[in-house]
Amino acid sequence: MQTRKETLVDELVEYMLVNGLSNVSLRPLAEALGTSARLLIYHFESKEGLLTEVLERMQTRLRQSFGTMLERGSGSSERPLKQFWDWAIAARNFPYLRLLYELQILAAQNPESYGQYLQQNASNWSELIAMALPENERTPAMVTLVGAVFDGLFLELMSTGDRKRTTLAIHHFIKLVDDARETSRVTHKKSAKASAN
Amino acid sequence: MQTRKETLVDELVEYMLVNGLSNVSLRPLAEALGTSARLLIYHFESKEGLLTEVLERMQTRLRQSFGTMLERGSGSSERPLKQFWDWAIAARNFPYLRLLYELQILAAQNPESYGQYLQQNASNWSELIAMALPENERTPAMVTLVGAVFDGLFLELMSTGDRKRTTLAIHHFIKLVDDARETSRVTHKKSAKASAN
DNA sequence: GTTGACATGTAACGAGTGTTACATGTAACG
DNA sequence: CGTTACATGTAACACTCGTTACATGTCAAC
Repeated sequence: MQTRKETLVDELVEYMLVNGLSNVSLRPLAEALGTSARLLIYHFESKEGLLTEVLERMQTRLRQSFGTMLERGSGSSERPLKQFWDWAIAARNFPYLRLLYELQILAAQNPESYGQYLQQNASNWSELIAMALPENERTPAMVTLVGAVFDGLFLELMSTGDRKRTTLAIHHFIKLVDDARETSRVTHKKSAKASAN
Repeated sequence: MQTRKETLVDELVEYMLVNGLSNVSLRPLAEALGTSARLLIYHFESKEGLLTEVLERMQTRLRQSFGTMLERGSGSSERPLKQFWDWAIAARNFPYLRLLYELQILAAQNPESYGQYLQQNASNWSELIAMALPENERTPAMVTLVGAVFDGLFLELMSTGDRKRTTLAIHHFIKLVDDARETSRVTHKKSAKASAN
């Protein structure tokens, strides 16, 4: 059976997925849950403790969702990056990722307030990206680039809401990588570069 | 001669480039300038008016700096994207761009507070990107992708401070586009795709 | 020398913040 | 029934916020 605190965490997650985390304060939070600020402090010791537990819960859920995607998609012919993108923009996952991006930006400008909530997520991501790339393309430059494409397109999606255009752009990137691979393959066999001029 | 208000704006710009804008409040701000909150309200009417003028000044300066880069670089053989990146990460310009990125993220999660300070910058950027691309590549997907690469790498630079790796990544992207262009050119003449398998 | 515009400081107001002191309810166990 | 642990509410404290009321300084113009 779920303890009182756990149901509280669940409700808090719901609230923060909608309202973001840069503006939360205890009284509005408590009112939205139909209770009092006193209760939140009672269960979480402090606002900081509350944020820590809520963000941990969020990341746990996100990891679960990510895991099931990997299971289902492991036999798929879909490109890993495309598969990752579709997962990220799914209605179920999007709000979680949006909030973690907000956290990352806040921490970048304001480490003393938000840095403590950042875990090793960024490094996790580059590991995931690295594993998804063929070995001969697993260079720091390529891993960084793929991560940046994903981050940049996701932030664009956050700002504009334009799912269609951002998805087109990631398809375009995948095609660019394929085409470049092709040129590089040919170039390795014989120097085809000269024929360009 | 500079009016008192103008020198105040200059000092405020300096302060905010260092401290970001999500946490500014009048009293610490005033203390840093050696004056009082009263004075700031007197000259700017309200905190909102102050932010508006400070951000306008920042964007004016950034546009000037961008203009001189275009003049100097117009005869250069450098790729436009590379040129743009070098400009963006230059010590002189980086703090300005960092602050505008912070603004954009804050506005995305909190439009009612920060949306008013956002001008038509995003659309300006995609126009700039579009002009820098050869006409036959000026598709929405490509423009969005290039913008996302730039945004993603800049944010990565903001978070990690790793100039070397992010610059390598943008070089890699430029090379990818070149190689893909090559394949696409060949493919247009005769269907070389089949030989891939 | 007085007037008047601009500039500036001190202190307060009302609202919102996280947190705490104190009281009270509920419900299981002896 | 009484005790005890958990849960919850009300009200306050000390603080910060943007803003304002009121007073004062500076300095040029008439």
